[in-house]
Amino acid sequence: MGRETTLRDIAGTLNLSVSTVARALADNPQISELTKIRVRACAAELGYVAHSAARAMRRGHGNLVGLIIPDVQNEFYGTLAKALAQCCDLAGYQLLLAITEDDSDSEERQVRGLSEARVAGVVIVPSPRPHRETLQLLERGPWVQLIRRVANIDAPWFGIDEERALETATAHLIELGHRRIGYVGGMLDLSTGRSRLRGFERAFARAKLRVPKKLIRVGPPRMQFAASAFASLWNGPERPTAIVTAGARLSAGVLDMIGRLKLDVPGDISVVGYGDAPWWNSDLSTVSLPVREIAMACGEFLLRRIRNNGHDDDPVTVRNYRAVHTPSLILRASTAPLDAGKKPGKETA
Amino acid sequence: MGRETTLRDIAGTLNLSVSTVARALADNPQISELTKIRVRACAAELGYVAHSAARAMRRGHGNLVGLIIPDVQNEFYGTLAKALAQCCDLAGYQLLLAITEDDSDSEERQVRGLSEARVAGVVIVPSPRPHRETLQLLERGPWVQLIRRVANIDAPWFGIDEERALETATAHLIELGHRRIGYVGGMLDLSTGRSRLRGFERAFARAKLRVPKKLIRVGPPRMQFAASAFASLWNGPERPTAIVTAGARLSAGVLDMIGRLKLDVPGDISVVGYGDAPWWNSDLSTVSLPVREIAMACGEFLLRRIRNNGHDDDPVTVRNYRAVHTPSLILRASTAPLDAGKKPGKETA
DNA sequence: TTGTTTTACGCAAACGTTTGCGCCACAAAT
DNA sequence: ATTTGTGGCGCAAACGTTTGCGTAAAACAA
Repeated sequence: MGRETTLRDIAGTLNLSVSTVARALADNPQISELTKIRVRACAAELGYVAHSAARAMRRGHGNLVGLIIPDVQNEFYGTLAKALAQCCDLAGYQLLLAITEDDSDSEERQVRGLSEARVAGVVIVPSPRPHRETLQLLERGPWVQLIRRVANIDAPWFGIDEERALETATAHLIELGHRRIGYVGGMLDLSTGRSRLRGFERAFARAKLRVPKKLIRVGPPRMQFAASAFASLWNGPERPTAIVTAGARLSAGVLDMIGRLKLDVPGDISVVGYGDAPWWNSDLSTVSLPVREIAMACGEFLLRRIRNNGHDDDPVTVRNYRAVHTPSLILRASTAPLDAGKKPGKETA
Repeated sequence: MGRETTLRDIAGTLNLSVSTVARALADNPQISELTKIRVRACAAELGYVAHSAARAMRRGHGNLVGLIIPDVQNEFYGTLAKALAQCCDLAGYQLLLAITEDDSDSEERQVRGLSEARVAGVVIVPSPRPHRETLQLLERGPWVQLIRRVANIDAPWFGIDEERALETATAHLIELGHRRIGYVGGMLDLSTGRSRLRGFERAFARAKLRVPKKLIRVGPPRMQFAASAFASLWNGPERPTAIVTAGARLSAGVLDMIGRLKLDVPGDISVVGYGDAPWWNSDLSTVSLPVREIAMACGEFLLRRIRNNGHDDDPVTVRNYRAVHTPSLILRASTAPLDAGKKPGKETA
């Protein structure tokens, strides 16, 4: 394998100068049509491929965009990644992917890496507690927070009104007459975890009811936790008549345990889920999240800022930008009024 | 925002030459310890961040690795992406992600983009029929095929013995006495789709049985297709007693339809799935795929080739490298012998 | 003292582009 | 026959690093 073809090689072959070749390929009007054709032909002939790093250095900015997420294996973040990749592709940018595993140290390494790559901008789903240095590095260019957001930081944020979402879900159950409503949700060190639980609690407050604190279970967003959490609720002293799950995987875990316990939904228990998943075509009533839409909006916002290159319309407005998407409750067949829940034939515990 | 800090700025501040600063930061032994300390301090002070594009240009190679997959939203590819991202991270490389949607034109654009970014290597899950130019571009650097592979192309491949996997699954059902076994699988324009169906057929051939061609359904890898395919099988003239699904989402679709039809597994029908999914903790017997392991092996292989920089141990061996992982059948509770399948009364133990 | 090695640093070229400026030739206007 | 205009192209600098080579001063051996 010989060296790579450069502009010089083309110039040499055609007895032209490097600058003329560059301009020809850029379709610069001050180059004659004939020359452009010859240059293009020669470039194709020699298999010329532009060197974007060199171009980026000369121009002072590249075409890379960084995406930092906790875990692309998770279908939720996978959806975000895909949407952003398409955004970037449309705008001629490329996506540099970084995984943090929700570890602040890893996060910092990743952010540093992206800074060194001179990304034009960054979309990040921040870890629970990012380092101060991490934020400083992010400030080197335009960046946008997605889904989660860092406390006390002024930077644009695209997210979901999680509090409202869970309030809606819970209120629906309350309206159906349920009072002993269980909650299975994510840990509270994440802003999302806190918001969701607040929504759950607010629904009770609005209805002037006391929050069934004994029926609240928070833990890692994994099926296994949800399954055992539900089992402990079901076998506990105050058996719930309905349950709210605050995450797709948690919903799956709860439903799995419900299946293992041979319970009937909604006969024995009503369930409202949170989020969507392509793998449950089933009858779960759920709060549907416009994940893709949020990601697209986020990507377009960032790309617009990149193109504006610093001189935004109004810096203050931009820094405080908040795009809050409100999810909608989709009712299927997993909830029923409390009274109708009494199983007609069989026994109740 | 002022200009970015460069080596020159540090050199200027400390009255040193640019080269000395560069060497100091690279921990070059020919620089005194005192100077190194001063340089490092000054770099931190000024917020210096290395410019990897410039470095890459000078050194002739960067630290980017390209990953091209059909759809990162799919949890299967998400798993691949995560494993490779971690591989790269460990080796000091960064991952450039490209999504093709299985479209050859998009694929070519992506590959061209990666070439322009001068990626050190590429991992690709090829589209069904890549363009010739796409392959030429890939040849500019080391590349590895993952999962799928392009026909008649000599390039390393990391994949799964899909044929054997489905043969094992099918053979298991045959041993249990099943004969009318349905097959729900992916389309045949993908090499994986063809292999899986061959495995299904080979199991019958080995058992000297005729293949139940009427019970074969192939289509897009989506839940909805699988659900309707199963329904058509169940309501067809030759109702199957067992079924093999050739994909995670297809398994989900079949199970969903089984649930809607209120069928009992394995009482009414035995099911063997293909692949794993974090969202089925259930009792599905399945052929388990070491997805993460394959991806890691693939990544490490590529990175080793990158480090060898062309002069591999043996070029021919490398070009023909095939890493075939054989998945294992995991038996749970979704299969039963044909006779025992006859429902013994109501069976509500 | 002189000669030799070692230590620590500076000079400058090179990587592949892009782009402001200048130059030459040829055509049109005076 | 001069000026003016203009279309088409080349020169060279710059982007931020890395690295081979050169060279002073300091340390050592004679």
